[in-house]
Amino acid sequence: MKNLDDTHVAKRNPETEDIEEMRELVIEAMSQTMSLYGFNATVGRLCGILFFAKEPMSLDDMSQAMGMSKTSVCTTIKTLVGAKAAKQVWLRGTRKDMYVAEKNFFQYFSDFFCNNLRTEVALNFAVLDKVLPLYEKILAGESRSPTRAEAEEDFSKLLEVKRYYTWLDSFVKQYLEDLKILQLPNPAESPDEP
Amino acid sequence: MKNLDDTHVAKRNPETEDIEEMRELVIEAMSQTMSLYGFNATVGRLCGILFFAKEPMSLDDMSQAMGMSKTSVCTTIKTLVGAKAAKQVWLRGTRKDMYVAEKNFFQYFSDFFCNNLRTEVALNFAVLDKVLPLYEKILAGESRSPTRAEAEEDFSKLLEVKRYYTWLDSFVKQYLEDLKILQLPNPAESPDEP
DNA sequence: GACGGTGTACAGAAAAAACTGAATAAACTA
DNA sequence: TAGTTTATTCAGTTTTTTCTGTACACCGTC
Repeated sequence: MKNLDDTHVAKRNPETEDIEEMRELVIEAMSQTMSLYGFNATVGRLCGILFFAKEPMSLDDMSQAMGMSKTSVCTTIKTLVGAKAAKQVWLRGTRKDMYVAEKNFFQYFSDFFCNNLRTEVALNFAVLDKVLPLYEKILAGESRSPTRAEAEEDFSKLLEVKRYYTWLDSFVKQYLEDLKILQLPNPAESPDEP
Repeated sequence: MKNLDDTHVAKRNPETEDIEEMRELVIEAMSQTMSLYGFNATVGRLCGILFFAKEPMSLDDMSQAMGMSKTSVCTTIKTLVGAKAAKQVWLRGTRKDMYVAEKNFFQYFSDFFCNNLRTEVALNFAVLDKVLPLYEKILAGESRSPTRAEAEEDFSKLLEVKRYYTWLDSFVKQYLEDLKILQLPNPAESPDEP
């Protein structure tokens, strides 16, 4: 691909090439890592490029570095910002949106991890809170029917699920909030969708 | 869709319909949950269907319940087994492969979680172990050049990454192994690819 | 060995996702 | 207000993923 700051490097030498290659390897690993969490290769690659960038990058910078259209980079960077792996910074002297990688990997990890788990807990509690009372209502009704037997079995399974998510909820709150307090300079807000 | 065991239920009543709907809701939530971890909706739905199934299901059972071809169900169930969300069981009296959901959600979670993090740690350590010595070599060379400045900056960034993964490694080992010991009836083996 | 039942490989169809250029909107400048 | 610069929307294209039916391999039974 292209040297990230070839504007500053007049002549190339073997070591410069080496650095290119090594960065490429690291970026590839980051990309693979992020794909474990459901991000596509493009998102991972942009994350890696931002990681090595010495200055905040504009959409045009990233577009050039990625060899992709500005449109794509725009959506990709939004994904990264959404995942808190990158953030927008304001620079005086330019009207462009500038972005930098989230350098604090501890923060990145705990944010990403926490957010996903919180989403998961919320999602499942919501449906359990909706469904369990209805099962209880059925079970409070006529005492013997095939439907009742169905309901009984579902109900006990779902109680087990609830037990799990109760545990997971406290796991997230306890362990990972501890972690945050330990690592974070700034308190993070949770971005929720309505 | 279709009642999971309508072969046993002669007549339908409102409550049976309710149970259908509630199961659908729970299955949908499970599906969404799994999509947070990069699985597609089909995988999640099959997981939900297996969760509510009273008996182990064959490929044909699942194919019918999902309204999908046997071929698709075959690959989907392999995904679930790979993620340890389902497992194959042997039943005497049939030659079919039978599958059940992994009911122990604690185990499912810790397995999935651990495996992903372990993969991540291994992946990144591998590339760091390859790349950091090369950077050191460059830094040991001629004392002043633009390339050297590049290398210095990369190197310190990568040391930070290494610090992170060292921490993550011990996090996984300590906290999650504790968790496993706490929850698991049977010791799990890690499935590694060569 | 032939046969019936079962799981999976494979090639192509269908669906979804990623990507693009052109058009539009928004935000600033003069 | 008109003009610039930048980000985003949108419709269409390319690429990737998912799904299907057919074919085949495997394994027991007759």
